[in-house]
Amino acid sequence: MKIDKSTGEILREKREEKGLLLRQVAAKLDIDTAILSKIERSERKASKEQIIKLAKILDLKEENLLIQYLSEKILYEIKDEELGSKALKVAEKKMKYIRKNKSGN
Amino acid sequence: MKIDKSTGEILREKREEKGLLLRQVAAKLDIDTAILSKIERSERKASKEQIIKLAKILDLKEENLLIQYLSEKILYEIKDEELGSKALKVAEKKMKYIRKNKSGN
DNA sequence: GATTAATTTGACTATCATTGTCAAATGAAA
DNA sequence: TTTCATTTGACAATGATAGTCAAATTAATC
Repeated sequence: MKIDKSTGEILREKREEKGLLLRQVAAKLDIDTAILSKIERSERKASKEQIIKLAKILDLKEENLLIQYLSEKILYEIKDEELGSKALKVAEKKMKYIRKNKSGN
Repeated sequence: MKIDKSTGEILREKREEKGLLLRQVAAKLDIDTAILSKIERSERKASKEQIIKLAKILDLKEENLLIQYLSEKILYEIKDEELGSKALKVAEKKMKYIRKNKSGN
């Protein structure tokens, strides 16, 4: 898992590697070119559905791309927060706790 | 840090401990009683500003309450996600990576 | 157990963020 | 210099969030 690249960078690299135009990929996603351009430059976030479609279109491993995407969403929540990394650690503990007593509450 | 309690539970416990009514605390927060009730039962999320005010009103350590609150926000993002805990781990790595090369990009 | 006070619920509204379109501007390639 | 691809920014549509209010429910008190 590349942790030094943004989702957008991954998408752009792979698209160019395959010689596809924004226009072509955007058409498959059924959105305007402008949005895909923004997604690739991290100016907008993709939706989960778009990520899944993009994995297919660009031959990227869906699971990896989703993890990448989710981790970015998480970081977005705490990006301006002093206490961000402490919160992350607590979130992990809570996660484990919830898993252990998996009753959904 | 209590990882087994929701923010709402913490708030309710402390409020009752102090013998305060929803009405009284809500007034200080300048919101309707109904919302505070919902916050305490985790039916709505508080805002960061409300959390800070609540820490003051209820004599809770602001930092702890904020960490608690942020971690809940993080978990909310991935609550229905299969890949949630993997995403969390990647988020932590990214976080460290960003910190190491702190240039803000 | 009737009355009163506190909390909860749900319908509704206002506000704000997100997701998109479109057209014009910019950049790159031919 | 013309053409095609990408970027930018203004705008509109949509959806999520945060709130009010009044009625319903629950808890406490007389």
